[in-house]
Amino acid sequence: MTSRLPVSSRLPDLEALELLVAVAETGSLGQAAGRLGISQPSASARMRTLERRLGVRLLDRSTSGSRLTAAGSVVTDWARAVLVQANALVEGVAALRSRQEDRLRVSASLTVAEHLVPGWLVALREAAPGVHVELNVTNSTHVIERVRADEADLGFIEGRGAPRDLHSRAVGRDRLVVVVAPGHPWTRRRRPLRPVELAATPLLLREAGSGTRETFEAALAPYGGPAEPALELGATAPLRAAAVAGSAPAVLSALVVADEIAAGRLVEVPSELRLERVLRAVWPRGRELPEPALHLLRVARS
Amino acid sequence: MTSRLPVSSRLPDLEALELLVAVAETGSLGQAAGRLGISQPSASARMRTLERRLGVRLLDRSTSGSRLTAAGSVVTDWARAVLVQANALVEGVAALRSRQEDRLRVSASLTVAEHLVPGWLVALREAAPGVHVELNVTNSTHVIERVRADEADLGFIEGRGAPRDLHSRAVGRDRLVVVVAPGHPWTRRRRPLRPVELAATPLLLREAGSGTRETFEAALAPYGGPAEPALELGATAPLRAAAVAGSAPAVLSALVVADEIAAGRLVEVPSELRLERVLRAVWPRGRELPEPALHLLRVARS
DNA sequence: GGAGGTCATAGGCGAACTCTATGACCTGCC
DNA sequence: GGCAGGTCATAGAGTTCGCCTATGACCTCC
Repeated sequence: MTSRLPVSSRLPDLEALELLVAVAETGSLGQAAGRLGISQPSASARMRTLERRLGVRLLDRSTSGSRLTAAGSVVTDWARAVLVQANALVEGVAALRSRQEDRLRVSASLTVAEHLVPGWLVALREAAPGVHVELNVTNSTHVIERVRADEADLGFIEGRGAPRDLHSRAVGRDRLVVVVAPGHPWTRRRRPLRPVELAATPLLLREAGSGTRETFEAALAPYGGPAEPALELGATAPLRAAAVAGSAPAVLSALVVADEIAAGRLVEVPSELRLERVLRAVWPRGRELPEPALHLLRVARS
Repeated sequence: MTSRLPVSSRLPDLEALELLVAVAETGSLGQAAGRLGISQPSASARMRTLERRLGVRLLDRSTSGSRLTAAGSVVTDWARAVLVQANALVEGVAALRSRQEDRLRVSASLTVAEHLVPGWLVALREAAPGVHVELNVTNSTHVIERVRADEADLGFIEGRGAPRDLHSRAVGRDRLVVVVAPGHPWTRRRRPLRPVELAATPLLLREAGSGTRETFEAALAPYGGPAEPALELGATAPLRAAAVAGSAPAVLSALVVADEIAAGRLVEVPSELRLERVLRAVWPRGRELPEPALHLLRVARS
């Protein structure tokens, strides 16, 4: 979806971008090379191929150092944005893989794991490099079970009041939106969807037990609950894909469909139903939260 | 800064991530390979090395296709986030390089160009693939000059009312924040900075003529204007670097320092001064905005 | 004028990737 | 039951690409 047409041929490689940022910050190809652990000629060649591939001069090389051109400066900032995401991915993967001692076991709902956890991990690495996070991803119901069963030190859930037997604290909020493919009749509506309309329409929904689903059901309960779903899936990506393909209207987190909406592949349908939900951290009562967990919680709340 | 410790060794390559997304969407290695224009064995090998490099199994391969594992599903969404940024970079670079016929000449201030324009370009490519954007990046003052001189069809500026002789429309807002390095005395303050304190302190500032600088000066004018800057630079990146290094407090766009604040490399100091500013599109009066420009404006406002 | 910094070039080596060709396996249809 | 069409994996060959070391040219500052 993200890559309808392969950008392949002109896709820069991440290490080149990392090098560019290093050059920008050190002011010298040689020093940047040192920082990445490669030789100066390699760095020189790499920057040259990057420039050739992008078709833009990025550096003013002089015998007393290298400075960014105006274009280079802008590109460097874009490169930073790419690297932020790439680092988040790497941290996230490390957490998925981790089977460490000295570990912090985190269980997070899908939405939280996909959109917030990676950023937290990057920040946590800066703030407390010693902490190794072991990340488990499921739905909100299961997150709570794991925290209760002491299979996780800290959980992150969506869309429900925290259970009484657990501590909890809000760490953010999210909004559910109704989206349809561009051609759908709902895109031509003049007035917001009424809840009864929504309740009567077969929709694309996440599976029962997911935070997204529960929030939605709770909101529609006064209007006769949602109709039988048109399709029910355990992950957001295929759901989103089905919505883009025009199968039916979908109800998804705003976080999840932000890109698609921006790109015009999905259209948000205004609705009278207020579908905000709070994202919360949860942990066991009666016992102090371990030190690493406190760190993560602090990061998540900021 | 973004890459204090080189992630190099385990940094995946973007084409592998693109392949992962393609596999997720097609459900088959072979089809995914076709989409990227490589052979099926190459795709197979690439996915294998990606899995090996990340240390996580991403695919359940079967003789009837390949499905994502639970971990793979999450990683794929993270990969999408990386690719969104990478695409934005590629589009932005294309715009910087462009010397096309059938072009739309855009001039944007640094903050807007760095943080908003790339996303708009990606969306624009989906909505109106025929439009070729030629991007010029300067400060707000110069943007206005270029629009007046008909060197740009559309301009984007920050932090000032639009000049009378141009049309304008708000496309977003930004906030200026005061940031210091973690050790700075201001991090231990109990009460927000008063404007007179800020006005009396030498700061790290953008150059005169930049939107950031003008907003700040206007806000401090009633209090005797800002003191002589500690350092004055024409780009945000080195300014940010200087702030991280602890040279002096800096005043920068919240967009620009969001990552550093999240990672604990900079600390925001609460201030009584309200430093919001509006980001606006501007274009010449008396003449219809050309069709491609309307497209971009529509994208930018959504 | 030397010392220490910058970057570029040349040559050789090695690894990594690609492709084509093939085989094994499953599913579904006839 | 067996064939057709899809899946993925393996093998081997060729080539490209990128790396490193060694060197040279140049600038700046002392």
